[in-house]
Parts: sequence; structure tokens; C-alpha cells
Amino acid sequence: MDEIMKENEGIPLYRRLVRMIKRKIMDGELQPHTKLPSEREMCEKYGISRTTVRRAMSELIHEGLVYTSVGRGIYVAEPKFEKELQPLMSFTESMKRRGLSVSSKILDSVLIKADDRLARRLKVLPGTEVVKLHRLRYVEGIPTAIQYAYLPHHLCPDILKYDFSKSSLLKILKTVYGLKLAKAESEIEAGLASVEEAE
Amino acid sequence: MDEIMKENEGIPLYRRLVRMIKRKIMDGELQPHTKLPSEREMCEKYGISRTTVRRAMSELIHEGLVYTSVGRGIYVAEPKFEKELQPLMSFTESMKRRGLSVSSKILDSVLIKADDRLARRLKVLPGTEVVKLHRLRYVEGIPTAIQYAYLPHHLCPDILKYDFSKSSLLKILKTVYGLKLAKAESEIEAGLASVEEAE
DNA sequence: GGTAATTACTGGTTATTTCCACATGGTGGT
DNA sequence: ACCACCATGTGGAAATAACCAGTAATTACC
Repeated sequence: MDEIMKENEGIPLYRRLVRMIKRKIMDGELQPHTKLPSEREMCEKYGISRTTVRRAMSELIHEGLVYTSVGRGIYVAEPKFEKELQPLMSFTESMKRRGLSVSSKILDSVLIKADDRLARRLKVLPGTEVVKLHRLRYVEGIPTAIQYAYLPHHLCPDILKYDFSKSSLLKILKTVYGLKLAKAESEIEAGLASVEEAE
Repeated sequence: MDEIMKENEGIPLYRRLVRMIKRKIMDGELQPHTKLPSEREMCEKYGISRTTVRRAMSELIHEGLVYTSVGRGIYVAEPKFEKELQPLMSFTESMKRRGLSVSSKILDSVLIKADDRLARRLKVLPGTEVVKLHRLRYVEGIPTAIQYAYLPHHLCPDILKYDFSKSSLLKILKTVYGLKLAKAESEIEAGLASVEEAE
């Protein structure tokens, strides 16, 4: 059954539950405005406490994936955007907020075709050419994380030609592609989110 | 002392704590990167459970006002910086121009006195009482930015009494203050503009 | 039949308790 | 000096329990 809760040792229970429900929503198994089991039912179903269920629901509410109604229940929210993948803060932002310096190096960049899942996240058609950037992130000069950013190729057709070791991705996007920045930027974050979630 | 926790009946304890700490941060009483009391100390200090303290901290963390470090403590975060692309346009305007829906939620409100700069922006005399609204802005339903709006208090004398989590700012202004809406609205935008410029 | 009262259920708030992993500062022993 | 060890303090995770305030369906009463 849904006893995926059993595996994934080391990952907090509430995280696993968040993850499971996120997946169900993304896969369309849970349609907008459908009712989730009640908190107490989920406790029973997964063998966890209400504390844990509510912690998970809190995350989903904060991310705008579900909404609640006292006395009624918990419902899947309308997916106006790919908001479920948007982190509250970008990697850069959350580090800077801690007063830490952040830099990154592009290790590799490659052109791929978007599969269904990626296409949905970037709001492009499956098969669309997408630039996949392989990035090494530094915090205070220390290599900290490897992340992948995805950019629809049509938004930045010559991106592969630029030397990323010389100037940052955002700088290139801003100076070269100008008005498209706002759109590209959010989609970078979407791409980054998938990686952070995977780790 | 900090026994403001005693008053404000009806408002959840964790909300009151969030509010108190927010105010201290905004007033500069708590500077960035200073350490808050430990969770257990706050329990003792305010006579509340750790559940409640942690709930409050969770809110503050989600809003990016504080950050935590296991084994060390909870620290005030670096204030948000602005990465606005087109600082000439208001937040609302620039989003709408991209065809995106914009909404916002009032996180907190506090009464302050206008300094020279703010007074100039709002076209009031320095020292005039001004309601400072702490707003979480959404774009397409996604929490995107935290902004501060300023309203001359004499235009909406009882605005602090309303529960902003229940109904929107514009709705309250419209239903309660009626005819004043047109005027107040333009000044909200003026207030917002000044903040965006500062960040 | 229509309405009022009851009941069961739901999310929301709060407290208490138990563990865990990490951080830090001392205490020795070498 | 140096380093291994340990006590203590910190945030994080989770279970359990109790009560509240809405919702909705059912029942009882007129």
C-alpha cells in the first residue's frame, strides 16, 4: 500500500509524508479540490501521530499545495502555477540571509529534451530543448552543493556559448537576454528545487 | 516586562510571540545575527510550552526573519535585500505587466511615527502616526516578497483592530472606511514605492 | 414537513515528554 | 601544548493527550 513510509530511513516522517502527497498531486492522482483523508485518518493509515501529520500539512499549506477548512477537511489546492516546486527561498538567498558569501561555478552544460515531468515544471511541451546546467555551489569559498538548473533553450538560444567561469549565470541572463530574465529566473529556481528535494 | 503575552486574549499564544519578536526586529531592538534566547529559555520566560515557542519560530523561519543552527541557537536574519529588475515600477505594476495575478496577506501591523522621509512620501507632517503593515505578497499564489505598507493612521484609525488574516486590506478599507478608499489606496501605493526603493 | 437540538467529526491550539544529533567548553592524560 | 573524552546546552523529531470552535448530518420536536 502506501507503506512507503516504512523505507527511507533517516528522512523525517513528516518529510516523507509531504513528499508522498506532493508526488500524488503532481502525478494527478490527487486532483484539485479533492479531499484528503482527515488528519486522524492519516495517523491511523500510516501509523504516525497527529503531530507528524499536522507538521506535514503545515508544510503543504505554506507551499500553497493544499488548503484547509475547519470542520470540513484538507483539500488539494488549485495549481495556478508550478508553485509546488518553488522553494521559499533560493539557495543563494537563504545563504546570504545567514550572512554567508555564495558563489558558483558552471561545471558543464548540455542540451537535452524535456521529459514529461520536466516539461510540466518548465511549462513547455515535452521534447522541448532544454539547457541543463551542472553547477557547483560554494558557500564561503567551500564547495557545498552540486545543483542542476534547467533553462528552456528558446529563451536563451546561445547560452552554451558563454563562458560561465567568467561571469555568473544571472549576470549573463540579465545583460544578454534582458526582459526574459523574470521568466527564466523563476524557472531556474524550479529546476533547482528538484535537486534539493532529491537530496 | 515582556508580559504582553498576558493581554490580547483570543489571539493564539504563538501568534503573540511571533508578533512580539517581529516588532523587536523591526524596531532594531534585535539586530541581525544576534542570538535569541533558547527555546527552553523562552518557555520559562513567557510561561508557555516548547510546542508553542517552536510553532512561533517555525513561522519566523518561514518568513525568513530568523535562522537556526542546531546546538547553537536561533539568530536574527539579515534583512531582505531587493533584487528588483525595474525599480521604477511598483511591485504590483511590474507583475501585472507580465500578466501575473498579484495578491497579498497582512502578516503584522504596528503603529509608528513618520520620520521626515516617510512623511514626505505620504504627504503628512513628520511625527504623524502611521500604520505600518507587514505584507506577504503573492504572485500567482506564490509567496514572493515581504513588503511594508504605510497608511496614515488618521485615515483608518481602527485599522489595527481588524484581523488581517481573515479578510484582505482592501476589503476592510472598502467596507469600513468607505469613501476614504480612493485616497487611502493611492497612498498605500506611495508607501510601497518608498520601501521598494529603499531595499 | 419544517425547524431546532444533538451528535460526531474536523482542523486549531497547547502542554508534556522522550529521544536524537550537533556544538561547545572544560577536564584530564600524554 | 595537545588531544581524546565527557557533561551540558541547543534545535529537531515524534508521540500522546486534552480541549476548542467550527461544520454537517442526524435526530427530535413542534
